[in-house]
Amino acid sequence: MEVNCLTLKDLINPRQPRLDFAIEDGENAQKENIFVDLSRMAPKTPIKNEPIDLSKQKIFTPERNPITPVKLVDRQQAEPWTPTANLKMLISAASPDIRDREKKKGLFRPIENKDDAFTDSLQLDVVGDSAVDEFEKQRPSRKQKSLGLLCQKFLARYPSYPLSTEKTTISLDEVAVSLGVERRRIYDIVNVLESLHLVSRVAKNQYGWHGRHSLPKTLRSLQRLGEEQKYEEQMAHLQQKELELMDYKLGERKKDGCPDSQDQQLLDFSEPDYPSSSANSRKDKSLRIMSQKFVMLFLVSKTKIVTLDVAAKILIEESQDTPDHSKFKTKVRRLYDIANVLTSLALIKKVHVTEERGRKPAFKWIGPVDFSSSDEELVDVSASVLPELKRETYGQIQVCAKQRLARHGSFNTVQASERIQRKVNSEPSSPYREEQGSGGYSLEIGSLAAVYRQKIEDSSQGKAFAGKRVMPPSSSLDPVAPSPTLSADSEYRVNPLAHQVFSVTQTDLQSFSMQNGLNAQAGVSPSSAASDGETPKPALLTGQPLVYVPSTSLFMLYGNVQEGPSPGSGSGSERDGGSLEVTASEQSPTPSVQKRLGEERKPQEEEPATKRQSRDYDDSPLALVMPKKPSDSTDIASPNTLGPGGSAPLEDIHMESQLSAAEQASGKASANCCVYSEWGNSSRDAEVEKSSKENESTKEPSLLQYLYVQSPAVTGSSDPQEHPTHTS
DNA sequence: ATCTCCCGCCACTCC
DNA sequence: GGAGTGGCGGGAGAT
Repeated sequence: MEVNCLTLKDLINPRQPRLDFAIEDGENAQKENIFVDLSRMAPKTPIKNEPIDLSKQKIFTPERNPITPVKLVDRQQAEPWTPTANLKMLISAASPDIRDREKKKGLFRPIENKDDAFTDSLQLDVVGDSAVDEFEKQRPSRKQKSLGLLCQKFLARYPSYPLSTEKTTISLDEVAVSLGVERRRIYDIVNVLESLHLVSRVAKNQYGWHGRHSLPKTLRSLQRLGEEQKYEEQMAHLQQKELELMDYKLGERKKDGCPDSQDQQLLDFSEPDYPSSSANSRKDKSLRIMSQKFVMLFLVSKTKIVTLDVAAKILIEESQDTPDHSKFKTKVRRLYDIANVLTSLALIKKVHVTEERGRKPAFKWIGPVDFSSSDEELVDVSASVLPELKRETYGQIQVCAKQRLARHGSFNTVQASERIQRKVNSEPSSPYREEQGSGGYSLEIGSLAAVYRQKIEDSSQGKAFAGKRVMPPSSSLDPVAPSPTLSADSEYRVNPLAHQVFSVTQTDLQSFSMQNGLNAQAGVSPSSAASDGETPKPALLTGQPLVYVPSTSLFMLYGNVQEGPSPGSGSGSERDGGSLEVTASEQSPTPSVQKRLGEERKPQEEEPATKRQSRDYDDSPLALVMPKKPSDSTDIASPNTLGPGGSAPLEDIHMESQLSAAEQASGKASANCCVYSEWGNSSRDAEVEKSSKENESTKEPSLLQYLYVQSPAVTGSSDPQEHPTHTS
């Protein structure tokens, strides 16, 4: 809701409180979480200790614009007084257990809200129904309590790019109090942040805040590690399996149970290898490691889209865990936790991949891709960052992966490596499109026939992403671009077969970019490249969810997934990856996105309704994905390729270049938007901007790949503005 | 019904 | 033995 408004506003006003927007959008789109405005909190430098203040802030302060009211209420509500609460109480009367629970809750709340909450709540009761309603409204929904929001709040407290001189220490207790949550939750956040080196543990209850300065390095390191581990291959493998299964099913044989076999294979692979060095201490399972691995999957993925199930399977394998279903579930839960934090960091966004079977939750990397540029310390970072991973993963995992791959005819590690190299060499610019896609992926996928379609539905956000990606500059426009980051939901529909292809292709693409950059810098692991190998080009097409439209406007494609292949879309791509459909429904909050999406996006993420709409669009008519044009590809490629060269500067440059390129390519119409936001912090615009830029830069490439064009016919929902906006 | 994921128990570590 | 950490999964809100 607000988002929409915001978006528009944003377009108009570059910076508004993107905080709110961003967050909300994101949340809305993606999850429930609402996000908090970083901005308000952001300013806070180090930490604050005032629990009280915090509580107040939450409630009263401007911190959370959107939330504010709600939160206040929530806490206040403290359930007890709301109708619901009453029911609970009644129930609890009957059940001691429940009663206890309630008590506990009450205790907690106070912490958050403090006593005030109670009093308030009481007052509210007195007030009457209206009060109740308010409470209910405000009642802190789960979203409000979400880890993502919490993380945003957390991040808002610290500068994204703190001065080297200033060192901020974080007191877990203080933070927990100030944010009104249990310390346990803070650990969840800190562990993920630590995995990216945004923070480091200094002492008990003490963490040091580093900010995003080293993020590029860390990502680079992770990328390399991921390549070494051949996560691409693993993902492709899993996808193939899935596809195969699907095929069977389609064919008629359904194997629901089948999965096991597949899974087992994976597991098997992993297990043997993993004697694991390090013990299996808790650390091995740590959220920290999972987080890094999860990030690696994105960095290695061509499409940059990772489904939770695939990620969970890979992680399980590595951990040697047995294929247990329960473990899978647990892993997925953890991944959600990690994803929430990463989302608040604006590194990923939630999307959905729709396979023939159904939709699968997935996340798309929207963070920097070219960080490769900053070569410098790749090694260092990795070392520092992932010592554990390195040890474990490297050795073990790699081995496993290789073995696994080896087992599967489809994967040839060697080839992969070669491929990769090739890609690197050749790919830089045009590659993607080359049809190879079909051929290339065929390698692995080959068998699969398929066509995968991905549909991207971004609810609003998804769109935003696309937009963002596509349109680089615009994003910048949006100051906050907040929403985009968080919000987007998109769906990618993929055919199983396509999937495989995808994986390959996507990876290729990414690998490309990455490799290019990376390779230049550091040796890229062949493995990653390997997967890509030839495919890359096609991959791009296929992989990309969105189609890029040459210049001019975007086309809306209707038709669904199947259509994907539709002629219109890029020829080659279709095959490969099958066409992807992107629904453009992006929830994206960002204006730019909207622009692009224009019609599609109309709905704004904010409201479910809008989302729904978007989805609908997606579902039904979606924009088809068009194969990228060479030009675009080049654009895209360029960024990636460019990567190597400049690191930081690159970003800016990229952005611009991309923008220009994008504009050229897309014409403006499609423009994506861009920018987005930063991660979450609202407070420092500058920082945010930077981050956004980074993101954009990274994103851009990808974006470029996908362009959505909306047909004029489409709605024109609010878009009009959009077009002009960024593109111009 | 499924997807998300909050919540907090409780095991493990460390001091 | 207590405090700090954080794995884990039940179960409930959101879709």
